[in-house]
Amino acid sequence: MSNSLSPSPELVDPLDPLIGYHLRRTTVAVTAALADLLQPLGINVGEATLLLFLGANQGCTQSDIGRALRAQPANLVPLINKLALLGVLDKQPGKGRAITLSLTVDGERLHASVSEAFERHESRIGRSIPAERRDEVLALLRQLCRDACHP
Amino acid sequence: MSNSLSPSPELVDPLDPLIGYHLRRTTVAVTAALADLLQPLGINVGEATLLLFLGANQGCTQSDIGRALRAQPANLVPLINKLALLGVLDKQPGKGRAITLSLTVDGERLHASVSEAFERHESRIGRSIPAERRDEVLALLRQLCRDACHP
DNA sequence: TATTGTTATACTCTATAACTATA
DNA sequence: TATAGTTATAGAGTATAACAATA
Repeated sequence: MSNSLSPSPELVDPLDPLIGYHLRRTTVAVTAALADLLQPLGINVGEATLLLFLGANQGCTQSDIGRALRAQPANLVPLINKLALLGVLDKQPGKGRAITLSLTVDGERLHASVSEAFERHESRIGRSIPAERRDEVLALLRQLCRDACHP
Repeated sequence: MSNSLSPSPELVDPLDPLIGYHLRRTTVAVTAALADLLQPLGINVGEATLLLFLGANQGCTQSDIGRALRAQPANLVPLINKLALLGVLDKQPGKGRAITLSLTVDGERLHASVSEAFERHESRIGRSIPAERRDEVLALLRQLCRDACHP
């Protein structure tokens, strides 16, 4: 098993055998690649994630999103405002203080482009993961996430 | 394959089948768990990572670290200053403008505690990953990271 | 001039506390 | 009073540009 340090052979990398370390490193690289794909669409990864969720859950509320995506409601505010400013998101009063969110026609269009970008991104990821391993990897990540949340 | 949404069954999560999404989510959870383990030691994940690397590469320079850990030299400055302020890191002039970094006696002590924390963390991760899959997962993450860097 | 290190800055993500509005 | 949403703020991670110091 080769160490991933290439340019300075005299250096040792004690982090290299650690799963947690490679999880962080890989996530940074993979997320940056997704950001590059989204850049022409004018939105970042967080906004795109929100848009995808919204497209599948028209009329949901901000707290629905917070629960599903495990995001702090406070952190969703700037994302929602950005999407509203772009004219892709529509707000309607719901019960109580709730506001229901849905996509405008422009929103549906952007949603389609974002979906396509995510699909391209996932298929690029798929090139590094044997197809028959994909579900196993997915299950493993979910398991790891659950366990890390309750240590 | 069950969706990881539990509380609101009427909601759909279109992100759930995506590897990239679970990579991000899991990394956040796993890194937060490591931060909790390090908190009693008074350092964060970045500082601890630097300390581990330093312990294995006494006398290396800041640019060595930047290359090995793929960190921007500018971002290492506050970490190095923090460790120097704690009295765990020693700076000596090197060739050119370079400064060689090494651990003090206190640094070696902290290094031992940090190593132990990382080991506990990795073994907790190991509980979610079958032992016979560990190397495969590691290889997969490295591959994914490499491919994401050159899309 | 090339390398190394530093400063300043900015953007993103995450988190918490404190506040407002509505049933 | 409980729920939903907002504001302000703080900290960590990442990135770039501009600058200083040294061989």
